[in-house]
Amino acid sequence: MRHDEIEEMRTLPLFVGVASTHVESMLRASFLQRFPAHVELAREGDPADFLHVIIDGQIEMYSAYRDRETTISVIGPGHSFIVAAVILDRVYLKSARALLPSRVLLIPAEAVRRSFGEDAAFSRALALELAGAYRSVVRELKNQKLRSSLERLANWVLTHDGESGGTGRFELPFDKKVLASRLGMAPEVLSRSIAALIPYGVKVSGRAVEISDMGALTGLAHPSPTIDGTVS
Amino acid sequence: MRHDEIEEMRTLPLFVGVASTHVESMLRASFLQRFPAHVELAREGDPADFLHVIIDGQIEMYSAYRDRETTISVIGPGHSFIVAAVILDRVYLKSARALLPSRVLLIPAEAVRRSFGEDAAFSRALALELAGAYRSVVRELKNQKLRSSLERLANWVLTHDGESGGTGRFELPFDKKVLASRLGMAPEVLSRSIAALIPYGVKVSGRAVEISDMGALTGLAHPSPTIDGTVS
DNA sequence: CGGTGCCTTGAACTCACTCAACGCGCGTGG
DNA sequence: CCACGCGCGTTGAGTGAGTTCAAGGCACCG
Repeated sequence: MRHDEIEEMRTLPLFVGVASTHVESMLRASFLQRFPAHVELAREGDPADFLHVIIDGQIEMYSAYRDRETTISVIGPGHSFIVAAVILDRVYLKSARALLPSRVLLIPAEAVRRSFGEDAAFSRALALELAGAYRSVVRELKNQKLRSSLERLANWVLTHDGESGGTGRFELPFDKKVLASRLGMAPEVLSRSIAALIPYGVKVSGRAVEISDMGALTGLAHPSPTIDGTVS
Repeated sequence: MRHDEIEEMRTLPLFVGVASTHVESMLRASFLQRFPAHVELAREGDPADFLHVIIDGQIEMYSAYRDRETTISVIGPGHSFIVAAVILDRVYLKSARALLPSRVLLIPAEAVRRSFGEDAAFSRALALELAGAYRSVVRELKNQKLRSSLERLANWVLTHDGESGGTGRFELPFDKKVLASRLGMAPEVLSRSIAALIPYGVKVSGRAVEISDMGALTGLAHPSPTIDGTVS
């Protein structure tokens, strides 16, 4: 890594309050790597070699079983992944692939565990990160077990609109195929579910989404603070 | 709490390596409470007042949405719950009820957060606890999204047998109704799925389960280390 | 112009849910 | 001691949500 890059990485939320010697030692051992789209960054079942932090781009976390595959989450700049596997020194539970060309900071697991053991601020930061991640997955599990696919879509539209300014207009951040998998349904079902939202004032053409009747959509979606809550 | 009880609590895995002054201050503020069966200990949406540690008994973590309800997990002695909500100072995402008469240690959230901020060993213990919990939920999410209900049951039988000694015989740890909800299916579906396991050498009568053809069952279940792995 | 990939649409099918009835074991009260 | 009610589980039948397979439309890109 170049000097200016190291300086850039220092400001990562993961590192706030952490002794600069520890930040330094982790960053010195790290790589800032570029990945083209469609490339696999990590494979489930492999030992956790690196803590990954997305600098820019977009990464899909997914998992396969038999001949099936599902996406667990899609994450962007600022997010780190496989924290849990790294500090427990276990194998990855998910695979990761780049959906867009991405820059990712790779911090060797060994260095992370050392700092985790020596620096209280860092272990606290990781604990908070993990607590937030834990709650996100719990929400997602409830989303899957308690809602129909139409409800999941309606709520996704609602929260995604909220996250992108609440203007009632936004662009899908990735392909519909990926969205379908993220929401836990076949692509065909997503198509039909999108069509089923028309009576509720949601128009989707290409990647453009437009909500014209927020009340009707909310009535269908029944958003819940303990499932959709935007703040961890 | 009585003196001998405090001594008993000191040895909790959550407290290993933690400065005894901090353990002391948390325990002094805590309650060791008994709950009869069927009683609700926490309700989702409420602010996190206490970190709960099960001393003995059995607690069901569940969640409701609209007119539906699902159980997230069933946990026993030694396990703590709602760690994440406590250290983030947020609301509970799940409700908890006692399935059996239970004793639970209630540590005030405020005291936990103070020790978390001051004691490095404690924050590390919590981070590791959270990392393990995170991985469990990720496994469960994959279990739900990637497997059919028959596969989920087959794998549950397999791992539960493994956890209870791998003898091929064990007792269901709770009602079938709860198991069905835990596995994400209606009670009727569990009944039929149990019947569907007979050709694979699984006999269930009442709460007694007997596996006579481990190979056949394993062939059906296709257990995967990244879903069923018993060590976090 | 003719691919190729993404999405949509249609139709058949499957898995799981719902509703309803029934059996069974158990505890309660007559 | 028996009758009854109740909770739990099973079984059956009908329905519905979601999957799968197949074909077709459409935009983008050579």
